[in-house]
Amino acid sequence: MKMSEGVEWALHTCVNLSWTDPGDAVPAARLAEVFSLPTAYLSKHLQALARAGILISTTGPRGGFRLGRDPASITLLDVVTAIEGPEDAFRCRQILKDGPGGRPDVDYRRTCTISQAMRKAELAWRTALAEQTIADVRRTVEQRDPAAPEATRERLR
Amino acid sequence: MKMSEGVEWALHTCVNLSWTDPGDAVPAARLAEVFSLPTAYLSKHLQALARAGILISTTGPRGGFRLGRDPASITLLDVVTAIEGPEDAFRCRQILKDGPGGRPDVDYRRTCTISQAMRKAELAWRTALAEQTIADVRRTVEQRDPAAPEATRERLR
DNA sequence: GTACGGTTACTCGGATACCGCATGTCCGAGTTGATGTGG
DNA sequence: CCACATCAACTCGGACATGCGGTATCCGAGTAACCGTAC
Repeated sequence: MKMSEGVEWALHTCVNLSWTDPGDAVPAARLAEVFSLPTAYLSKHLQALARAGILISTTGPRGGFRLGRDPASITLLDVVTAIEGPEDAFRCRQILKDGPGGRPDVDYRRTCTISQAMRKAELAWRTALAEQTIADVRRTVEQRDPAAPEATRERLR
Repeated sequence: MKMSEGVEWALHTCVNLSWTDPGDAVPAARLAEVFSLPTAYLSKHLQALARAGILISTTGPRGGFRLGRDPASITLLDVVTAIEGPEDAFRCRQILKDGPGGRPDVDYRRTCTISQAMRKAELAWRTALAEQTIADVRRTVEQRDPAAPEATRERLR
């Protein structure tokens, strides 16, 4: 079970974008340059964020990506879901259907005790992610390194 | 991000084994037969559980797998870790090292704010898994279907 | 000086290869139980 | 009847194929800014 590393890229990029002027967009190439990431591949993930409404994309000169809404309204869960998709990590294959006394008409994704237990854990994970926003992360980073905002702001100009 | 379906197989198999006599072992072929699973592949996962001490394997006639310890001492986290490995789903690649002001000697897996936020969420997930044991699952199943223990017990004889 | 049309350069977006890991399968090493024989 | 050596069948364990999703890349469609020209 491994999360796409695009999630890490997306989160860092969102924080970086939160430091720029909300008005103007930053091209994917510039955003990738900050961390020496492959431009095209980062672009792919940014497109996913745009589809989710987290970013807004603009084409043409002076185009690029900018935040789609206030950083305080963007949770880490939003970003993770945009990149990884909405499905749970644990996917009940309903093997009880092939077991003794298994009924074909029952949705074991709901009724299976093990499935419920796993979903309970994933819910805790999602809740913890939903409780943290891009604004929270940004605030923590600024407290630790007050120079960071202006530094990356300059880097993205 | 997708969890191996071996986890589902392993959990169901552990619950099934908790219903058999602690003394005698059940071959992988018999365990696979219950849910019509591919024997060899299930066997591979059971080996992982044995390496983790969750199961004990015995070769030769009358051999097979049996629980390595009391079901109340086997948490869902134990099983998941045995199958999926100990690594976190989110793996910090420390891209901050290549960013502005990145220091090669700093371990950003510890210090990076985003990495910490993600680990916080995974900790919530692991905690939720560790709070549930095979015995808990078994108890719930028995309450819903009192015939289940004897049925599978007969199936594994 | 201003408005407008054409051009140019720049950006995203989706279609296209590549690769590593999960999935799936197989045969050999080791062990236990059964069996047959001799005392 | 009992002890023991031999045999045979059964089981796990790791080594060997296969397929799919994440990784990485490229080129085309569309757009906005710029520039030159005409009024």
